[in-house]
Amino acid sequence: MASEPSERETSRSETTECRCDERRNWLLQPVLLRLIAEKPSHGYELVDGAQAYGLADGASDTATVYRYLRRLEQDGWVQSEWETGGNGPARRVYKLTSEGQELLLAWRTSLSRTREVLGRLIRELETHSAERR
Amino acid sequence: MASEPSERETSRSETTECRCDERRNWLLQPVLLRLIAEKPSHGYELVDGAQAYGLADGASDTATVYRYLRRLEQDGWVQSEWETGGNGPARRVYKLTSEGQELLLAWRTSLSRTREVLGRLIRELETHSAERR
DNA sequence: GTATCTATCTGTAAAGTGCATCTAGAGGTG
DNA sequence: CACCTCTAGATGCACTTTACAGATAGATAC
Repeated sequence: MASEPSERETSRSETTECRCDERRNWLLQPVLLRLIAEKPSHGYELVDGAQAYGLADGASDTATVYRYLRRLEQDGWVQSEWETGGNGPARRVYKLTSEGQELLLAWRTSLSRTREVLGRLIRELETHSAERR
Repeated sequence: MASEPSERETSRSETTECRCDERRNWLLQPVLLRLIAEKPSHGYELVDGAQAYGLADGASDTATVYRYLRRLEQDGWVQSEWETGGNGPARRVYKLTSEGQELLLAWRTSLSRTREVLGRLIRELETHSAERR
């Protein structure tokens, strides 16, 4: 259907926003793993930890964090235990498994590669706008 | 329902893979914008360009690139024209709009912030595994 | 004509995710 | 006790994103 150069209406949906800062969730998994690696923690605590990285932002979204944690456990990267002793309701405390340790190492490599690509892109954007000056 | 520490079966789904390298699509929008900013291009060409950044990887996925382009146009960041003259089938050539220029600037800022967070995380992962040694 | 390459697009099912909402224990206050 | 607030974890649902497969079609070579 690469034919008949038909003009579809370019229905410019008026006020389009940037959205550059959304979709940082790809960082959530390694961030959670690293936080748990540092110290076994429960979800509520990890939400705070993630927010320190600019993730799980705003008043929400705790839900995503909890879902990620369940998933991490399903996949065997972390393991949880109910901690009933403390004050407040029971909390599910997660700790890293040995597989999780390895995953974190893999993430380290992958994140480094991402950083390189990202660095390249940023450099190019900078030189580009410098040329325009 | 934070009660009754009930043990759900941790149905370890056997062979769980890393998946660290998936989900780099968040980079696709700025990469496409930057490629188009450098030189007005058509989709097929942009797939190659994106692959140079490790995106749109493998034999697939052209589909995602094309859909991103349609979306970019809908939102007014780029504009396309059919180029029928060349050899081969007609191609839709995209060029940046002035709004797109601005978006790219916003991306520059956002990506820098992302790089900082990423850098911090990587540093922490390195010192962490150094401690373990 | 038919095979191949270039180029764009669609259909679909699955996965991911934001938002609202629910359950529930513990502690404080009148 | 009744009531409120805080902590903690989870679900339901609508909506978006996305990978995979394949459809469409012009151009060119054999």
